[in-house]
Amino acid sequence: MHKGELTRQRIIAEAAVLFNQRGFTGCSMQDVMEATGLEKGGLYRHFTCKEDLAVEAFKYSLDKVRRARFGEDTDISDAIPLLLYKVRQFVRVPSPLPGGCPIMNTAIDADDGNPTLLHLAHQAVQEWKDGLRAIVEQGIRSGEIKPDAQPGRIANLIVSTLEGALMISRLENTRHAILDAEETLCAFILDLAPNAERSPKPTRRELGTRTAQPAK
Amino acid sequence: MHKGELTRQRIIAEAAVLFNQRGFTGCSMQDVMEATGLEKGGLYRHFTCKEDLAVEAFKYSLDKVRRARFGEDTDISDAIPLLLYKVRQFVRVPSPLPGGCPIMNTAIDADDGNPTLLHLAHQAVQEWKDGLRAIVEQGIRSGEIKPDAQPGRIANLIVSTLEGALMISRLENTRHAILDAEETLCAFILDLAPNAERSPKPTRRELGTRTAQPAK
Amino acid sequence: MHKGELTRQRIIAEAAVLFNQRGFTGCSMQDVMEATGLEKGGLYRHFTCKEDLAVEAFKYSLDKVRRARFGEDTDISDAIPLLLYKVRQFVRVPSPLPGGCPIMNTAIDADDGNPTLLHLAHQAVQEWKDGLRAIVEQGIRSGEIKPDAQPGRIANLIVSTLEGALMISRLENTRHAILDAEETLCAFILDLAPNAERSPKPTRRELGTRTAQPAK
Amino acid sequence: MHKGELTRQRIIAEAAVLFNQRGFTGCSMQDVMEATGLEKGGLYRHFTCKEDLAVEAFKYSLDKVRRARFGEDTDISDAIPLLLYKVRQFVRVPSPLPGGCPIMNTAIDADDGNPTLLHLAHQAVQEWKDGLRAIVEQGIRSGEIKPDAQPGRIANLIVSTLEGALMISRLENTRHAILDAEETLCAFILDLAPNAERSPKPTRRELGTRTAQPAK
DNA sequence: ACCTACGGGACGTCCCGTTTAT
DNA sequence: ATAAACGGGACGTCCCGTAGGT
Repeated sequence: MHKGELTRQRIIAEAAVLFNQRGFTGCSMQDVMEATGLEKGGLYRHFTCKEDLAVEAFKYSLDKVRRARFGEDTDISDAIPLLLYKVRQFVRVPSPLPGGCPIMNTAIDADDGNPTLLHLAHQAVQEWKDGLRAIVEQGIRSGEIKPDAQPGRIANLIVSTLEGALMISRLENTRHAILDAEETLCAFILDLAPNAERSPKPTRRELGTRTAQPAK
Repeated sequence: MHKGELTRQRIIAEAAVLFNQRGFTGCSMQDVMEATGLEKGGLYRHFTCKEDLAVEAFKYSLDKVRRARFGEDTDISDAIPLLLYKVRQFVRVPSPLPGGCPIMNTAIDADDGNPTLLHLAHQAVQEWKDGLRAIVEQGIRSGEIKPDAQPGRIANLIVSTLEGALMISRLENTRHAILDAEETLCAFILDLAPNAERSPKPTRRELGTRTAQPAK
Repeated sequence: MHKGELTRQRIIAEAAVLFNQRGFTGCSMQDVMEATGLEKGGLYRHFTCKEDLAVEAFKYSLDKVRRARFGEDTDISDAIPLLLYKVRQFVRVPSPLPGGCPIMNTAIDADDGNPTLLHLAHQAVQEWKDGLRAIVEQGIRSGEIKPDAQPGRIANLIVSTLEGALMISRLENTRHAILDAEETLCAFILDLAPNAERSPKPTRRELGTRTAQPAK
Repeated sequence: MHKGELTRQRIIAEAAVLFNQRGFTGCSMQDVMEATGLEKGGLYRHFTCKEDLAVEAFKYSLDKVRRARFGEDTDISDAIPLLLYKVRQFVRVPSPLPGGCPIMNTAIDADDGNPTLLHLAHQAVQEWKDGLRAIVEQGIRSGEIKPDAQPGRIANLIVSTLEGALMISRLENTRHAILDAEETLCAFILDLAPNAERSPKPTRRELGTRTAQPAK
């Protein structure tokens, strides 16, 4: 890999953090210059404009988040354990880059005025949900999950709850909200089994997470 | 109320929309000028600086959202119906100001660099959650809700899920996510009753949503 | 005088030094920014472009040099004493701004590619010479100076010798050249009197300058 | 001389002109490229950096000027005729490279920020003056020049006056200043003879200038 | 010796938040 | 309340000196 490409990647990595923390308008090329130690000429050789850099940086962030939090590093194949794994992984692994979840940040930051970024965020959510939905569908087909479960709705719920809880957690600067979300989502997922009794009190062992953490 | 105060209120109302849509950095005083038809001098007569205006605008937005969506306009006193009412109200009533939920917007927009706004957003979430928790606690005391329910956790879940679903809904430009969240949350709330059977298949009528969508 | 004009003058004063030291191409707007403590916006509000600033700065420098070194602060009216005074004043007073004589600097710096500045330098030399020539002409009319003296040539000689000596002095970082020039020019001027004997050995008193300063 | 060395010399010769006309900062490697028809890589094969090229170019310019204008191509041995010859030669021969006297140009251009070039210019002036002083000293020893003449001062005067006049001449785009300087310097030199009468009215023939302008 | 890639950095435009004068 | 003035600073273009690869 030649020198220019290395520089380009370095810029993207630095910019990803800054854009994630400060948003597109809130982060200036000057900030990127300072973070990378490059001058203007050094940046604009690799990116045609600020938005171009922001797009690359967002893609990089997405990739990093996906790899770190989306639980794609498992060979679990049964639907319910896989769903549980995915939720727990998302909760357990902290954001791999400072500034919180780039999908949510970008969804809100770019909501007005940056269609390109907005579209990428949308796409990322879509793919995330598609993955979850596919698991549910496969679970239904294999009989692991009761047939009247609604895959799309389940995917929506998981993603919504996790993202919402993440936001609240960041705002409160505690992990309560995200852990509460985990617990509820896991119970919900266990309930998807056809023979599931009333959801009551799954043992800690079943959930496999955290010691008792009563809400504040 | 004298003329100056009226003008001030008008500025705040206009600014609230703009700041909610574009964020603090993304919205300029020039934008506010154009929206209000005032000149810059006219604005600075009423607000010492941009942040001052943003704070007032955010307070205004909060107030509006609270009144419209937080279901405070009811005399329901039983815990579970009240919780259901609050969730449904939040879902049913659209954001009273363009740009989505100002709490979430501000929480993310101000996350880096604007402590004052961030604190206000935090406070708003806190109060929202406090209200929900109080209802649960009262329900436990009155026996409506089973004694092992965790009020804080329930509040966290409701707020997280609603906000998260709102974000997804905005991003996708459909109401699916928010409606799915409603349905799940309502089922969850019904499950809080001490005698609740397994949450199974509540009829549409019971949940009173999606198909049945009674106006406010 | 309002604020903007004060700032403008401050910029000019700072820039005059920098341009005189480093030349037009050798001094960047960034340098001026640092010297003045202003940002780009602050500079370009007052000057349409770099050349505009350079022109104003040069005019300022000229004015300063003229006032300080051109001996215009005297009421001597007799031609020969006046010429002597002018030469001595130029030699005695150091450059009022760092970087040497702005006329010479600009004449050479702007020689290629900056006609505006070049023209100003030319003009300055012209006026300087005109002043000297007028004194000689008046001296001839009044009989102080012998009738066959050539005013234009005398002006040329004085200016050339002083500027050349200044350059040599700067280069050598001693005052020898400029003092030698003074001595010779003063002798030359005394020789202009109709009754002047052979120029030899004007007493120190006559010259009124420096103690013996043999060349290196 | 092999091909590479020829190219190197060609680059130096072209660069000498450009640097002399535009100064170090005012002349870019691109300019040199265009003048030589070489590409950048071709230049950097021969010179480690721009300054290196500028130094070589200046040395080349100096050499050329010395040979052309410093009157070293004579076997005159008597002091006064030799001095006269040197002055006249300097005046008569135009600058062998466009852009004026490289010594003066460099002295002023490099005055801030390029010590190497500045030192070379200084050295060149020193050698020039040393040569003149040696002639005067020899003249004193041989009795051609009156014993109280000050060799250093005379050298200073000649160099200063010639360089200053050259600058004025360039600025005015006429030869007046330099011819006036010649005339005065020649008179001054004739006056150095022990038996010199008052310098009066040397005939044109004696000075051999302006009207009579023999080609080189 | 060519040519392209690389990073530095100057220039100037534009718009922003704020102040001042009216 | 208007309107102009003020200074800050982001953005992007262009070109420069230099380094490598061919």
